[in-house]
Order: sequence, then C-alpha cells, then structure tokens
Amino acid sequence: MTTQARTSTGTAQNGELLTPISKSALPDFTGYLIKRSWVTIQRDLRELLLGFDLSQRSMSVLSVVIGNPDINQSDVAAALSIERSGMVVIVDELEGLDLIRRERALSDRRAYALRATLKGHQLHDRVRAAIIAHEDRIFANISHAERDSLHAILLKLVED
Amino acid sequence: MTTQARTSTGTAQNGELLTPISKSALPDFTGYLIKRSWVTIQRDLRELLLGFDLSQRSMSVLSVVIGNPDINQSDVAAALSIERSGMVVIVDELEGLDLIRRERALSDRRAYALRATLKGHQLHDRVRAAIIAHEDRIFANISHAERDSLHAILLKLVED
DNA sequence: TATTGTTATACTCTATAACTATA
DNA sequence: TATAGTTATAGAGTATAACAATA
Repeated sequence: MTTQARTSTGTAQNGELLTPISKSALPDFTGYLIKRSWVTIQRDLRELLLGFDLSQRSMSVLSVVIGNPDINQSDVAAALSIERSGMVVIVDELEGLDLIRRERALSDRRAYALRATLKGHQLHDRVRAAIIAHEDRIFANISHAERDSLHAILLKLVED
Repeated sequence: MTTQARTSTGTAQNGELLTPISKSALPDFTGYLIKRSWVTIQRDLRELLLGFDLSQRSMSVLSVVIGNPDINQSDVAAALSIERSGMVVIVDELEGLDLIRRERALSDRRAYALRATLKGHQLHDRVRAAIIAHEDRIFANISHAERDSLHAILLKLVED
C-alpha cells in the first residue's frame, strides 16, 4: 500500500492557487455552483450591511415591510420562508433602531401592523443603492446579457 | 394614525398563496434570488443525502477526495472554502462509515493522505446519480438551454 | 518560524415546542 | 379550535484561538 504523497500546501510554488475542486464531481452540479455563489456574495454583503447596523435577515424584513405597509409578523415570516419565532428578535432589532414600528392592528388585537418609520425608509433607500453597487462589483466580469439572463432564470426558478 | 389592517393569514380566500415578497425590493437583487434558490435546493438535497447517511459537507469532502487521491485535510478544506478545524469531524464521520481512510503521508509525517475505499467509490457513484435526478426535478420547468446557460454563468462567477 | 491535525469555544442561524391572548 | 406573538431550547454550521508534532 504505497501511498504517494502530494505536493501539499494548497498554493503551488508559482503562487497560483491550486483548486482540486475542479477535479471533483461538484462543479458538474448546478446546485453546488449556486451554493458557492451564495457564499461568495454573502461574505461581501455581510460586511456591507454591518456598516448600516443591519443583518441580512433584518434588511429582508425591512424591505418586505416597506413594500407591504401594515403587514403583520406572520405574513412577513411566510413571505421570507422563515419561522414566526425568529421574527421577534428581528422586529425587536429593527424597532430598537427606530426603523420600523409595531402599530396595533385594528381588526385583530392579537396582531401587529408593521410600518417603517421615515428613518427606516431613508436607510432602506441608502442600503438599496449600496447593494446595487455591491452586485455591480460581484458581477463585474460577466456581461450584461448574461446577468439579465441569470436574473430571469433564477426568478423563474424561485417562483416555482 | 389610522392603521388600516390587512387581510392577514398568508393564504387568500381562494386558497392561493399571497407572497408579498414580490412587492418588495428583494427580487430585484440577483444575490437574493441566488440565496432563495439555494434554500429551495438545499431542502431537497438534505433529504436525499440523509438516505445515504451523508451531510452536504461530507458528500463534498468525499467527492474531492475521490477526485484527488492522497490529498490531505488542509487541501480539502482550501478547495471547499471551509475551515481546517471543521474537517476533523467530517473526516471522522466518513472514516466511521468506512467510505474513506486516513493513510499516513510518506513525505510529511504531520499530514494524512486521504483515500476513498471501494465502498466510498460505490456510494459516491450512487449518490451522484441521485443528485442528477434531484437536479432534473429542481430544474424541471426551465428549458435545457436556460439550464446550460445558468450553469455556464455560475461557473464563470465562482471561478472569479 | 511555519504548518498539519486537533480541541475547545463561541457565535449565528434555524427548527421545535409550549405558552398567552385573542379570534 | 385555531391563530398571532412570544419564550425557551436545542441543533446545525461556522469562525477563532491555541496546542503538540513535525517541517
């Protein structure tokens, strides 16, 4: 059982990264490419949102609340495919930052009617612009046609 | 401050799901569509791999080891963009299932030379076939041309 | 000094169950 | 009975730091 050793280290002598992943079956799977893309994007996005005191989830909630004034927490959770229980801390966070408010729903005294504050709207606009710039960076080396195509295909995929 | 209540419940009277996410800024971001796609794919993939006693990470490691015989743990970690420390439990798991073996590297007594067993190769082939079928299901309602296009664009994106 | 594998730790995210007040 | 919000909890997954053996 003579086990021949590899050149090790992960960086070849010329300084170029050797990525043995290309020699596996993984790049054949579109699902795996989607995962890797998301990891890359997420890393940059997290940094960006940190500058606004936002997490990815809280930005998503803020965006849905702005698009759907007086929506309640359960419906936001359903829209984002997250659990109702997880909404509490996110809404707490956003309320603490004075970005949204929990108004009392008139027709149902169990529920809140979520609404963004002026500050919430203003921050959302700024973050939106920052994310557009971030995506321009991420997709810098693929053409506009390819980018549009990517967007359209993913939209169809997500819509089921 | 008259807060008009919404129709609530998340499912309209006709039984159709109302997804207010389409009324937010989120679907404008390709990054968010990638995230949602990954969540959808991952849910199905997890179930699939569970039937083989594999996690997503352990399947990835098995695949890289098979594609790069006698690779060491650090290089696998680098290829998959995960931490070296996280490799330990994954390799333990794969070794416990008799899918890969930790051989001693000849040239470097600190490192292991990872190699898949016969059982590992056979399982990998079966899982690979199952994932291909899984992706056929996931991408059932988009054309082959679009699917090829999606794959090519994501490949370019991941490669940097 | 630097690197491999390892352990411990912590932090985030997610998933589940149970409770209260309303419906 | 069922639902909205809440709390507590446990499980993943991930990231960091430190250590022993070896380079």
